[in-house]
Amino acid sequence: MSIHKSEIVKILKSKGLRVTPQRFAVYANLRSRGDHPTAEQILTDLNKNTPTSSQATVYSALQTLREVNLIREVLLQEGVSRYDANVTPHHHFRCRQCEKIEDIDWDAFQSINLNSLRPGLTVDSYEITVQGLCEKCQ
Amino acid sequence: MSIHKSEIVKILKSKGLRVTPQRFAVYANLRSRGDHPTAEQILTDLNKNTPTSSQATVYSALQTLREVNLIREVLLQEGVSRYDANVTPHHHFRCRQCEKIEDIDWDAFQSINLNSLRPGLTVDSYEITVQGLCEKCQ
DNA sequence: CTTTGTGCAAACGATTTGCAGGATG
DNA sequence: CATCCTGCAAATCGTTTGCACAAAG
Repeated sequence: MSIHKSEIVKILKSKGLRVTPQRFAVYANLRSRGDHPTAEQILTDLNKNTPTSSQATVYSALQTLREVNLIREVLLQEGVSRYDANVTPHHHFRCRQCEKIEDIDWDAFQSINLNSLRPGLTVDSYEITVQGLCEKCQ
Repeated sequence: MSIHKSEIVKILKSKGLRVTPQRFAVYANLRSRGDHPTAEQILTDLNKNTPTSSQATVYSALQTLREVNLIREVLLQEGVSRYDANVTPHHHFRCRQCEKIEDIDWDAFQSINLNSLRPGLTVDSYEITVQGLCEKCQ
C-alpha cells in the first residue's frame, strides 16, 4: 500500500513526462486516502500546511496522471469529477445520504455473463455500482 | 410507449405541482427519444420550430420531474448531466468512441448476489455499466 | 540551454438564482 | 385571485486556457 516512487517515476519518464513535486504530491495524496476526492479536496489537502500546488496545477496533474493510467476518474456524482488511485478493476458502493464512495473488490461478485448482449457491441469492461446507505447513515 | 398524459398529470398534481406546457414538453421530448440527452439538447429540440421553453425553465422542469420520479439522471459522462425517462431498473452500455449510451434490459444479466457485501451496508439498488464500442464505431 | 511544467488571472461551459411579470388551479 | 411557474439576465461553480517565469533533463 505504500507508494512505489520508483514506479511512478518509471511510468512518467517512459512517456517523456517530468516527475515534478506537484505531480508526485497529487498522486501520493490520492493513494493515501480511502475515499474518492474531487480536485478541490486534493488541492485543499495539499496546501493545508504549506503551499504545495496551485489550482491549475492540480487539475493539470490529475489530467496527466489519468493519461498515463496511474489514476482514474470515477463518475458517481453530478457536476464534479472524482478520482481514484486504484486502477485495477473494482466496483463501487455509494451512500445516497453522505455520498461517500467505497470500493468493492472485484471478486465480491460473481462475474457477469455478457453473451446475452446485443451482437455488434464490443465490450471493454464493466462495472457495478451499488447504491444504498452506509452504516453511519442508517 | 405513448405518453400517458393522464399519468403525468396525476403524479404532478398529487404533489401539489402544476402541469405546465413546458413541463409536459420536456417530459414528452425525453420519452420520445431513445438516447439520453443533456438539458441543452432538450432545449434545442423543443425550440427547433417554435419557442417553447427558456433555458432556465428546462433546467427547472428536469429537476421537478426528477423529484417526482418521472425521469432520472444518468451519470455516464463528465461535466454534463444526461436524463432518462426510463425509470424502471435497467443497465447501460456506453460507447467509448461516440459516447452514445444505450439501455440494457434488466433481464439481460443474471441477478447479482449481494450477500458478500460488507455487513453494515444497506442496499437500495445496483446497476451495471458496460463500456465498449458500438457497431458504428468498430 | 531547450523544453516542459507551474502559477496566476481571465475565460469558459453547464447549471443556478433573483426577481418581475404571467399563467394555473 | 393567491400561488406557483416562467423568462430573462446576472451569478456561481467546476474546470480550462494563455502567457510569463521557473525548473527539469
